[in-house]
Amino acid sequence: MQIFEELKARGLIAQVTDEAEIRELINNGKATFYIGFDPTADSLHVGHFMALCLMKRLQMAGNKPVVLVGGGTGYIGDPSGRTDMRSMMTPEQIAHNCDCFKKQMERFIDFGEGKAIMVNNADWLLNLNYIELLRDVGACFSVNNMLRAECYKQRMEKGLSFLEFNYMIMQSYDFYHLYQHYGCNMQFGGDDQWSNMLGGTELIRRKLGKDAYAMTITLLLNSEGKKMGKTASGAVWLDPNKTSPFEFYQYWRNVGDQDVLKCIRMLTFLPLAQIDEMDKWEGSQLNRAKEILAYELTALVHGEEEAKKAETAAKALFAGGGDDSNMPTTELSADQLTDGAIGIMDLLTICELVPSRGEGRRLIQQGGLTVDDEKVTSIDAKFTAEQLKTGIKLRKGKKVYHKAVLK
RNA sequence: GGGGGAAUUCCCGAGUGGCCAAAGGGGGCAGACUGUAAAUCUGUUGUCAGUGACUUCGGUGGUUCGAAUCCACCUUCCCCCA
Repeated sequence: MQIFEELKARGLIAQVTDEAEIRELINNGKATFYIGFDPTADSLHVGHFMALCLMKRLQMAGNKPVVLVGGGTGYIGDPSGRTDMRSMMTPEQIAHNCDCFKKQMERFIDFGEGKAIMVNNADWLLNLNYIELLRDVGACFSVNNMLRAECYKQRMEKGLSFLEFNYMIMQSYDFYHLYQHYGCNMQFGGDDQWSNMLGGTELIRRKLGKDAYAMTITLLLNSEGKKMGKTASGAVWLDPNKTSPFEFYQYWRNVGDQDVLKCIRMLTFLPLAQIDEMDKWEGSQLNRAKEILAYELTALVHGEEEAKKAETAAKALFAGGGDDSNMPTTELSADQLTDGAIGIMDLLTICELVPSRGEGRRLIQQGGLTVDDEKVTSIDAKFTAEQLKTGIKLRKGKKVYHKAVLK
């Protein structure tokens, strides 16, 4: 099976400009394609991860990836699919985020000689001259068409600033620039980028009379139609300092039944034959599939070793094994104790298991906290240095485990 | 440029002088049930030294014994006319 067919079978392809042409290009390794990443945070998240995986698959098939970091477009902010304006980032933030992105990407993509390149659109966008640009590029865009674009729909209700309206033009210019300077003939991106990407192919056709192609990746939605990779407290990050490997593992371990196979298909590199086999699983058997999903993804993002640790930790906790050495842990120092002991409320706050003391109080009153498998019934419960030395196991609700130990 | 409206807690959205830490819904957290799933039901959901105190209704001032609510100015957004 060739790469295009595989992507299709995995459900990764959402929209294409010219299916036959794109199949021909990528199956024969003749594509130089780019994916843009806007530096909106200091770490990549799951959505970026999908794009990176796609990049890797295509790279393995002999195509050449161009990673574009949006150091320039970050100054504007993409309004696609958003109901409010992005807060403007300072140049320092943007530069910092770009650096963080680069470091993380190097783990996934081989930037070795001639294999892949990384560019930053700040290098050409920041020096553009307004009047020149208007005459050169602005003439190629129809405002009527732009306003019809799906990505602005929501914002037409709530207000769209001229700044953000120009995002599409900048992204189109990127494609135009890369086509000319790097021979980049294809662009990939999330499905929400479709109109921006079409802007690029259109611009290339108008300015150069050449064909360029665009393809979007299916957004990873759960069965309720919501974007995956988000938790109540924010995105699931790839940076281990922002989302620990254990939390990362747990996120995937807990996806809904209906979503497991889709995730495995779209996100992992397991052979399709094996996935088709798993597709027949039902009921509690799916729990096994979730373990596989969680393990595979954690291994891809954090490495085999971390994945094994997370798996062992999870098994120890939920299946009742003895090994809890990989549980998330907080080390206490002696000066956090008063009279050789610490109150449960202080402990909860220090371990960051609750955001406020009020919530901790409630948690205990509602019977949602156990320490070493024993339910905590009083908010005045105390733990001595003796107990803490060997480490105590806190369990909040059913799934949140944490160990506290005195240094 | 002219006219009209809006901003409330994590989100949506009620509240138009004291009964307001602020209805209702969503989301979150916890309990029951389960398979670390979904659905359902129950409790809870500003902060803290918790029968009390403190901070919050876009911002800054003002009126008042008392302001989310009234007044002035500012900021941002929406709609209509040009």
